[in-house]
Amino acid sequence: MTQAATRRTPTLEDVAEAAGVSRATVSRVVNKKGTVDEGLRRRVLEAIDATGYVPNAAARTLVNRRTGTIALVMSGSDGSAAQVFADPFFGRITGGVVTYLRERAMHPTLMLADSDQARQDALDFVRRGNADGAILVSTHAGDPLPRLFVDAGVPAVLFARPADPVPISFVDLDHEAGAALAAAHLAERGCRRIATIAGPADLPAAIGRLSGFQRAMERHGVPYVHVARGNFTADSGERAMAELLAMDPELDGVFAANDLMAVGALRVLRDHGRSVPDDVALIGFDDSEPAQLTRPRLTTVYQPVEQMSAEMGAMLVALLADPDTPPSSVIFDPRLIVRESA
Amino acid sequence: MTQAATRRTPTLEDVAEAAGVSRATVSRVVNKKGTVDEGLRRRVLEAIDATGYVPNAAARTLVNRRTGTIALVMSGSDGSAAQVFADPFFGRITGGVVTYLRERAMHPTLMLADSDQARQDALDFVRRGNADGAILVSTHAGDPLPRLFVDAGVPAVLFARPADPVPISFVDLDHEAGAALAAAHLAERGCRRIATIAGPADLPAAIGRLSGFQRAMERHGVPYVHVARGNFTADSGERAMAELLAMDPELDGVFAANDLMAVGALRVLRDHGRSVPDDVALIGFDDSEPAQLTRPRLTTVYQPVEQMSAEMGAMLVALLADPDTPPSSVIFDPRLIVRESA
DNA sequence: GTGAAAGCGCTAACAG
DNA sequence: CTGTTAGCGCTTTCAC
Repeated sequence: MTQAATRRTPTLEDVAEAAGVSRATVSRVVNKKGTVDEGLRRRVLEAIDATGYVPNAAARTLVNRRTGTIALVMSGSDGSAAQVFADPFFGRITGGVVTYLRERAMHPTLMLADSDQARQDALDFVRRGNADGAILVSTHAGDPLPRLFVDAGVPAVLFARPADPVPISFVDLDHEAGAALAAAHLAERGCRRIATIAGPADLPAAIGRLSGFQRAMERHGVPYVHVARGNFTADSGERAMAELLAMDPELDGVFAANDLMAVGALRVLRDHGRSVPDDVALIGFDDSEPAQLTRPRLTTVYQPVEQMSAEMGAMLVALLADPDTPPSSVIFDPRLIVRESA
Repeated sequence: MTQAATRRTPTLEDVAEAAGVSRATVSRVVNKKGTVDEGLRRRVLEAIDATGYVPNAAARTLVNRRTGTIALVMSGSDGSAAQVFADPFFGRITGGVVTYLRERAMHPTLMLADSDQARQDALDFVRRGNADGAILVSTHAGDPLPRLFVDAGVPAVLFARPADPVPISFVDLDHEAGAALAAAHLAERGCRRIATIAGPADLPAAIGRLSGFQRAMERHGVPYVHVARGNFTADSGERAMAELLAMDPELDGVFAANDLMAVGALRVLRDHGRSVPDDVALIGFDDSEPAQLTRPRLTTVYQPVEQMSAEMGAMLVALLADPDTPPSSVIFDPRLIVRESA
């Protein structure tokens, strides 16, 4: 407990001296490696306590080639920092990643890749050994990020299947299945005049949700559904819903490709005097925070983001342990959360 | 461009050899420090390119005592990881911090301090030199985190004034002023039967908003306002609003201490047949995402979280540059965002 | 079981 | 302007 002179932060050397042993021995007890006589061990522990010793991470990393840090790279379309972090998705992924990593004494460093420069910075960050590997969250199409990391031979895993094929491990949701869940629920309610608010046409997730919905509706005897596009924001959901209402004022069922757009749709539905779910049944996707904030609460397709994030962590850890691990993918099953809107 | 043998990642030494100069010279051109003959500089640059050299962060840190990383510690009440990250606040702070740091080639490592163990881990992370300092986001009362860091002599700054006095720099909002803005707006609209949904009684921010609101209403000739407590969640806002309505069914103005509670209040107001803002005017606090998702959109008190985060970054950078910088605080001014709910 | 010694890759005086 | 020389603090064979 006695503090050593406050001069300089104590090193292994100091502890060794205080305990009357060699640096190697101190290292062994600190890292619980090898075998050390119990008596000595005790003496060393006391010396550590007395000196207030704390291992130096940089020195350790220099020899171990491990930092215990991984880069969590959020890939935003060029420019928008605020946008990325405002997305409720971001929080869920982050939470999942942190929760998984912390149990392994690892930590994520947050990086935003929203420009060529930023992408390069993120890559260099890992290459310089600031992090052992990277978790890439790429939600927009044609993102050069995955390719960049793979080509550089940097250990990385991905959230969401890449738009262009890249040999990298990733997790994703079975978007078709999720959309099919929504379709089945709508059909079951007896909805026959169906519309959907789709996401960006170049985003694999949006594509899957749209095609999955159309196909499933077909199976349920509804060969045609009205389609309007949004960009996953509430405002775009409003616009799309207005379009849809114009196309067919008698609509009785709507599937939005994410919750935020569903929230927007809900607003214009109400403004147009439609009661939800009585006149029009509405289903969202994601089960994000906003879904529970609306009135009626949103029936929506749950995406196990936290689990998916943990799986990414596991994939990366495996890749770090054996760099030759071949790429793999894990596709998660969605679940329909029935609340009030459908 | 030619890749060196893929054996081992190239070091300064390799570059020096390839360029026919000493390590020191290479170091100088890499770090743009000192002066190097233009001819040599060019040769070195070519060698770097040829070898594919990337500086090793650990080695650098070992001598520089700087990592370029700061710990962004989110302090949650014990247990709830998901909760913390789901809060829209988290995203805004993170965005602000990332934006500020990245321009200085710095990066935040995310840590969750929701238990004694986790707090200790966060502290050790910085003490081991994994990070140069810490930004502490402490939103709950009696949080031991600030004290812990200060006592350990670790450079740290804080979001929100600590409940118990601790010598540490922090940013905060002028909560009283924000509440006064809301009060003035309500008074101006002619509201006379006023209520407020307050936050946790032990949280400085909540205390300030409540007392500020009460005092301001008094000045506007309304000596008494009904008070119900929530815990900053939408559900608690619902409960509180129900209580308030029971206390005084003729209410015509409500101030909620945050947007989430306002969202909850909005729901029960609607359920009880009150039209907002015509029957009851409602004002929230924070101007978070949900405020814009409701219908009517929430009139709310804007908190410049991104700026506040940047200021924390600046405070920490200053502290890192000169550890003797005395603690300081910067209190930001709120702004009333008038939308539709009041 | 324990110590001595050789680095890990880089920076920073200090000479030249 | 450039090279030489010490380390930064730790881990890890390899002897003893």
